[in-house]
Amino acid sequence: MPTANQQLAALFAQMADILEILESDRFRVNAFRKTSRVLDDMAEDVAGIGPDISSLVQIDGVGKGAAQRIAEFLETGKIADHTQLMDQIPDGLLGLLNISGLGPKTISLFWNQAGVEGLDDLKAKLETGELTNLPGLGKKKLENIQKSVAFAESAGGRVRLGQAMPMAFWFVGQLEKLKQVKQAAYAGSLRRGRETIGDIDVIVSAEAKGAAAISDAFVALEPVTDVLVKGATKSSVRTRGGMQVDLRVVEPRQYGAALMYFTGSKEHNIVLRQRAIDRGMNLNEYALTKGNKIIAGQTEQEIYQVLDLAWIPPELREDRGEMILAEKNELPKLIEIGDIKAELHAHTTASDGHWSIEEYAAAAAHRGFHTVAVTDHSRGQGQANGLSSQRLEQHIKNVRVAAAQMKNQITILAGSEVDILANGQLDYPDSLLKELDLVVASPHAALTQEPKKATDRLLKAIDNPYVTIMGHPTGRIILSREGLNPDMKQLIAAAAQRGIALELNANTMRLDLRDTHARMAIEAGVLLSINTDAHGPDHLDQLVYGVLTARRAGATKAGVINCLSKAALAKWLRGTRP
DNA sequence: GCCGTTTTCGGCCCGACTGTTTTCAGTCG
Repeated sequence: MPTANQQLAALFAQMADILEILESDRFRVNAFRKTSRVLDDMAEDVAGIGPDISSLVQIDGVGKGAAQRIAEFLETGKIADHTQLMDQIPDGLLGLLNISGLGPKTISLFWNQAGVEGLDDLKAKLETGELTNLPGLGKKKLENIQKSVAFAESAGGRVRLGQAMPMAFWFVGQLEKLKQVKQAAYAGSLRRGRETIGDIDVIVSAEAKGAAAISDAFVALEPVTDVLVKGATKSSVRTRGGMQVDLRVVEPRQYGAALMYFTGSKEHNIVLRQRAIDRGMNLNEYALTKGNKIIAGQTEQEIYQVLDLAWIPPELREDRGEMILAEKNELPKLIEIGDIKAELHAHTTASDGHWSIEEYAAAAAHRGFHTVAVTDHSRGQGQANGLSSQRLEQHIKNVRVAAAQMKNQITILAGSEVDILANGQLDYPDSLLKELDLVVASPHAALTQEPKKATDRLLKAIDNPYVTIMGHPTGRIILSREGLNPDMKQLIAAAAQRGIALELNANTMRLDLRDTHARMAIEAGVLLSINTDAHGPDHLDQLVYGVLTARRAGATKAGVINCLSKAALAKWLRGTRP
């Protein structure tokens, strides 16, 4: 069940789409889009604010009109304007907006002049040639639309951060090998560490005369299956995996401006641009200029500096207040991957992992970690070979033996990832939990519970005196399973009260807590625990995704228990238990 | 429709590429 914020965001986005197809004022359309984005980004539940207009208009991007529509939704579950707009166009038209190269103008034209009411109509009429002879649409354009339709049917939009990043590294590496290329980096939502990525943006710098050769080499790379656009400075390709990769070639003196521009976010850029205008300057993807004079452009740092801002880490560039902090030079010193010194959630062959206690501990020690916790599944996870109470007792003994053997290399803690059952009870009795050094309590089943029930369930688990960390609280799987929608505000307050940590599960499938929830937790003073939930050696590498997400939330080293020293972590763990 | 240190009107980011044009509209990012 989507939250009120998500439902409202979808309604406002849909109203914007319809208004655009109906050729309404584009600024009005943008206003609806902004409201949609703000609602989607907002950590606070708008239902909690209630249908009070004067409170709702306090939200940035929500004016009187949007406030009334939100209030209407909160009271009736519907927005009359939305229903009325939906009645004005065939349902199938909205889906056509997802087809690359097809925008509102063309869709409107197809609908009004050729009777296209959806994807099936479009496909049929493209086949029969009924769409030729429409104004402004030649053979080539129709062919491209036909190709895009075929692609849209075979591929699904975004991919996970962890899928896009290795590919981006590969492309950057290939481009760096070209002799014309001076610098290369990926930008876009990937650089900002978003949990899903639409396409990969790569920026390279080179002297102008070398640009053509770079574009040629780029579109000829092995994974490229389609060339969508190829120009002197801008090219776009599709790869075998269906991923789109965009390349921009700029001159070295423009590199910082380009990197900044294409890192985004769009909203962050708009604020920056306005800030430049306020200072009598102009900012675009090539430079910060004053009149005809170039003021800055080679590095991001110098551009921010001229705009009286500290350099803002990409993960914070979402127009969520970072500009104010940068102005006052109060940006947090964000956590870095090297700050992490402990892994507190991992599985071994005792349950569903692929490595022994010793292999796990050795890999962690090799990374420079001082502590690991062995946390195999509890008995309820039958499919994951969860441990019965008897097996857990034996497992604890095995962990103690390994810990003694390896005590000069690393500290090994005996823990468990204990199921939070549907009713909020834990999967082992307290008498057994007491024997462990730490308990990660996580929901695994009944992940479609109503929000209220889910909240009560997780609150009950937090109440258990032996719980140290709440693991992946929503149980979502990115792009695949929505998971629970508990009242995060209540959970965070309870975690703060109890003094336990909330996990930010670093697995690229999970990233749970998500960035906005992690931000709420930090603001409430709750400590985070960034863990990979490793089941085998390569999984520890997923730490980077958890750290990126934590950085998006504004996390510092001080707010993450995995960054504590060995002694401090041991002390903190003891402090959470009776 | 939203917003305000030029605040209740007037502006809202802007450049590259494509395909269709003979100077530009549409789309994308």
